[in-house]
Amino acid sequence: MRTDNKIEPAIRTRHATNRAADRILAAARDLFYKQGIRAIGVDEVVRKAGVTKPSLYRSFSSKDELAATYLRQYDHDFWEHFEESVKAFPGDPRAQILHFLEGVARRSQKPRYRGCGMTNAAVEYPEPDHPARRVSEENKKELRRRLRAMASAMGARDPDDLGDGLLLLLEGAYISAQLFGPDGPSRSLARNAELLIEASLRG
Amino acid sequence: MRTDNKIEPAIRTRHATNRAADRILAAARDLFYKQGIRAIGVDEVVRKAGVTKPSLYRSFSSKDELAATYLRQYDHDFWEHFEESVKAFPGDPRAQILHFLEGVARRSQKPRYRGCGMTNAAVEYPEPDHPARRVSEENKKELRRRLRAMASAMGARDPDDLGDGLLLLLEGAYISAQLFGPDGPSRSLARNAELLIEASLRG
DNA sequence: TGACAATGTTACCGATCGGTACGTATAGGT
DNA sequence: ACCTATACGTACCGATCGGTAACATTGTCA
Repeated sequence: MRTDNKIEPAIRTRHATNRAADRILAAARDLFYKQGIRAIGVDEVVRKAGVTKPSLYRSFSSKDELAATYLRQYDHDFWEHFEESVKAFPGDPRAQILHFLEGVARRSQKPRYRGCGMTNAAVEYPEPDHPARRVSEENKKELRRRLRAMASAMGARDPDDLGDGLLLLLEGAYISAQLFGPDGPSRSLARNAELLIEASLRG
Repeated sequence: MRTDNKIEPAIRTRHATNRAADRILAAARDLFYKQGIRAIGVDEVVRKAGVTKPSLYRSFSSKDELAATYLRQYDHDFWEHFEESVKAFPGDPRAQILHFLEGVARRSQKPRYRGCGMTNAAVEYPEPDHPARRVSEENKKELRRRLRAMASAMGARDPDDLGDGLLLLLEGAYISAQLFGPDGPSRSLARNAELLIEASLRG
């Protein structure tokens, strides 16, 4: 396997055995998300994956690249999830975003919830050129773009302000969930978003 | 800049006791805030402080305790700053919180801004019993209490929801500032808070 | 069966991690 | 001048960090 890693769901023509790389990525995903990237060493990743260190470095050029791959997968899953809410309410951006935020709020009630892996990674790696941070920043820029577009489609007086406001609430919910646990402010995410949307529409 | 004690025939009274500890704490404060606690080793702290490692461990029992002390100082400065906004508009909680949020938004425009040291530390240390996280959680709990109380004093329909909404916006601004830089969503923090407050008041 | 690629095994690297034993230098009080 | 207390520095600790070299083993397909 190459050291150039994309999110490539085992379409390997010959062998379907990406087993080692997949197990490593699955282990990294769990450990990195729950405990943080810096807190987890590569030894712990390979131990949990049931493989050895050379196997990791055959599939990933470095720990940083493994972290970036973990985030690329996170990005993929995030948008998949986001699109579900979009498709659930065609042509109704207000219902779309509210449905999505309700989902985040619901999930943030789970006891082991640790917020957004992207956001957390950006906090862990402030250096602008770190591969993990690059993925995270790209994801957030696209999210901002989408939210502003949805705010515009809702007919907001100032779409950029509303889109940014919704993003602030969302990011706040991600962080608050891991700070306060199940009974934190994230519970009222959708309610506050609804109020903010109402107050931002024309008329 | 070199602050060698040979060149400087300073008053090495027993105030020198605090000097090493103060220099260490000042160095730790700067490094921990800008680069993260896990990213900075104790060697780097003492090097920046111009002291040696044993000096650190004479004043702080461990790196974790140094981090907790850094956050306790952060907590003190935070509330000092918060109280300034409160005192600037006596009896007007709406103006108080808006003034505070405007200050956060203004500061978040500065290029090296890295959000809230408390929030960042909580992301870096998910373990509930870590000394740094304990300080952070306590600070956030008190902040939530204050915001809810202010929302109540404003006459909000549902004070807890509004207080939590303002907290979501604030935490979102902390995070967004370091994710997006000066032109990020944090710019619209006060505007969105104002809208949310308006929409949350009775009548 | 033979070729080949993926994976495992073992041992190792230099650097850095947080932390400390122990001797030295300097102060103030007498 | 001397004593004592204490701040400070030198040198070091074992553990762990991310990462690698060299070779053995396995499974799959031609």
